[in-house]
Amino acid sequence: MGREKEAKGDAKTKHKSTKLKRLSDRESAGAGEHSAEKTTSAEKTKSTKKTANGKSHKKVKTPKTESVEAASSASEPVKQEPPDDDDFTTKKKGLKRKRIKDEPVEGISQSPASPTLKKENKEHGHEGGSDEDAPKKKSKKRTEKTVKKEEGEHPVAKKPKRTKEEIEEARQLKIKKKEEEEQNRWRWWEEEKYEDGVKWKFLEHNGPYFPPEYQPLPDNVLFYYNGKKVKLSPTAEEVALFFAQMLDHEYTTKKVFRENFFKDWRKEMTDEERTLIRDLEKCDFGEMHAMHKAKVEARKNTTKEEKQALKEANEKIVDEYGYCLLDHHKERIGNFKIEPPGLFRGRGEHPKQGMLKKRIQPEEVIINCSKESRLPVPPAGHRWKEVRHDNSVTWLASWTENIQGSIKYIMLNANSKLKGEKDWEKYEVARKLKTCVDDIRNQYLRDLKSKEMVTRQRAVALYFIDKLALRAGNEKEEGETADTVGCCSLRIEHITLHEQLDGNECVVEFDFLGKDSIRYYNKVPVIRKVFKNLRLFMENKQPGDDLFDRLNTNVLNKHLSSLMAGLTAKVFRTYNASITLQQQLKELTTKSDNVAEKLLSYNRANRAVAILCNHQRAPPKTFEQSMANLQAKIDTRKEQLALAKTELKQAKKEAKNKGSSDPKLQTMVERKKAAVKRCEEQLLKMEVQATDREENKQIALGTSKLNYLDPRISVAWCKNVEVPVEKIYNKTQRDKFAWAIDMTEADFEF
DNA sequence: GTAAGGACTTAGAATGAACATA
DNA sequence: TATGTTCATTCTAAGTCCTTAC
Repeated sequence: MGREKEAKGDAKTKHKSTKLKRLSDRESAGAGEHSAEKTTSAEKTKSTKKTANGKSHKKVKTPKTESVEAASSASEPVKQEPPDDDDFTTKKKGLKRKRIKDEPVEGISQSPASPTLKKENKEHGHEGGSDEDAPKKKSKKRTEKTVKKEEGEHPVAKKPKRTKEEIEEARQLKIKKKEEEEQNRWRWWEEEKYEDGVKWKFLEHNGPYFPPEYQPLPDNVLFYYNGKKVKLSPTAEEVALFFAQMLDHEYTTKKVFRENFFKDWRKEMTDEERTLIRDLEKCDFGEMHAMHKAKVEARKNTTKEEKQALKEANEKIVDEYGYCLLDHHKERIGNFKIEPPGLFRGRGEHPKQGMLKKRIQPEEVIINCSKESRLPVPPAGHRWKEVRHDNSVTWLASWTENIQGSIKYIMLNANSKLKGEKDWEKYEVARKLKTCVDDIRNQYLRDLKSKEMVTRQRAVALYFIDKLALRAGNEKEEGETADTVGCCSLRIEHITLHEQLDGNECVVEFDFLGKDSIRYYNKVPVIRKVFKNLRLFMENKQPGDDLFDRLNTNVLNKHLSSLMAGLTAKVFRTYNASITLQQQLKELTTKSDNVAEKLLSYNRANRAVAILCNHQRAPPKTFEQSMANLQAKIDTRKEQLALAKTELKQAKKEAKNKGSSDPKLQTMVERKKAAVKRCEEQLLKMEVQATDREENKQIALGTSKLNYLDPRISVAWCKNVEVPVEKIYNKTQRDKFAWAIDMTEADFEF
């Protein structure tokens, strides 16, 4: 990235000790007059970044809303105000990356698993209900939809219409299935918790699923170097294919990606290949790319039978590897597949993008299960790296990946006990914060005047974390990952101070790349004490220097845990997200609204949180078109409504003229009234949908819904305003939040 | 006290399936 | 039936925070 090349210096050293020592001599001094100069320099650096870092062809995340801070009062620093959605949606533009499909999974080369797991599952009665596997779920879903269709909306052509009895029967079956599912669910939340540190007492599984071995290309698909045919060795060919498959993707145009790929590819070549292939520019992957595209196309055009066969093969894999037995309950595994080899796709300007992510062998995999369980069998001719029996952790298998050297885990699905319990605990900690948040806020406001620099920095950082829901911001190793920051790792170049801006005083302008290289841009009026402190922290520093040079997440979290057990920086995000949802729902919902309007309110409340947490998404590619289509439908419906109204008027007139005794005319009036009403309802529904979609254009609601919003708030809201919970949570979400759906009453308060 | 390692959560993109419309 | 659109699921990178080793 261009920015850090300019700004990088010793000042940007990441390690804590250095960071703390480095600026020890800067402690003194009040707000200096250099700050204006510094700001200018920071600004300059920033603008260089914007043009030079290549963001224009990446995930371009344009300015985020200013609504959150604009609405909040500088004198009430910690109050979360409702954001102005319209403001947000009109401000952002974005380009979505082109996507490319990965190599199709062909064939299954797995050792047959022992039947013990399945047998045990049956014995424990968990093969049905909530334990159905994904494909089964899908087929069930389709049945529901078909039933719905057949219940009278649009009969499918040529299909014989079912009788009322059959429809009723299907409905009963559906209800029965749902009840069964409910009965079979493991209600772990009603059981006693294990002692601290114990995650399970019995764990059995079949090990991870390995991706199929590489199948060499047919002889008619060739690679050319410098215009000449070259038959690559299988290993070199496999890596070349990874690149060829990505040719439509923007990644392959990036210098870093190309260089990393080429370097790693050459390592996989034979001596002879390495001598010959020296320049990526001279490589022609055209035929390999074409073959890949043809495969994708062919997959799209598979017949029903082929699709069915593929589905069944997949189901078999899920049945065998997708579940485990945890304390004798069948639980779904979240990611039971070993990650296949490929080229590393780091986000943002990742220095390691394009590197070869190697194929994982069983010899690299550690298995974790019960001593007394049936051990998973490694694929034929292989063995595990290690089998251990550690019930203080939740993972089933792990391996070390070669890009960052970090450990990857096979873990349970979000609907499992282990994940659910932790989730519940997380929200309980956030609720506990509610009871002491006022004291904590008062304390950090007092700390803004502390004599100690570290305390002041901590206070300002906390102010940001609390008010803006910033992430903690751990230190990162330079050159290992994309240059992104959070609160504690903010640098001078990331903020600009404005005495006056847009009619506000003491405005801080933030502009930095956060997690996943998503841009955070915000202009926030702050209280004067914070503003003055920031000016102090920025004195005599370069754009690449740390803003909080005395602070890191460790120091911050230690302080927080002394204020409340279990309190860390992250808890503020959960707390503020959940409390915002609760407040917004209260504010926005009217009991007399219809369901569509209530759902719009829910989505708006959800959106307020997503904006607060800066959860952005690239606008859907087809957004404009689909909005235009919806508008056209609205216009048509409006015309229909006008017509229906005229007809009603006419009918009323006729009924009046001929006297109200004519029952036929009265029926006609009633019918026309109903038609008008129906039209109006449909129109309203569409208009609500259009508003919702427009407001949602660039905001991802899913992340906050899944990770930050206490589900009990939503469930209680559903109960209070009589909205079926199915309207806000799909099947997967209902499974994940089963504990909350089951235990929450309408009077729940976060 | 600090760096490194480990375990876990959070995140958006990619992919696939279902559904709607022409 | 083909094609476009939406929604759900999968994938795995990138965070947080705690523990361990020195």
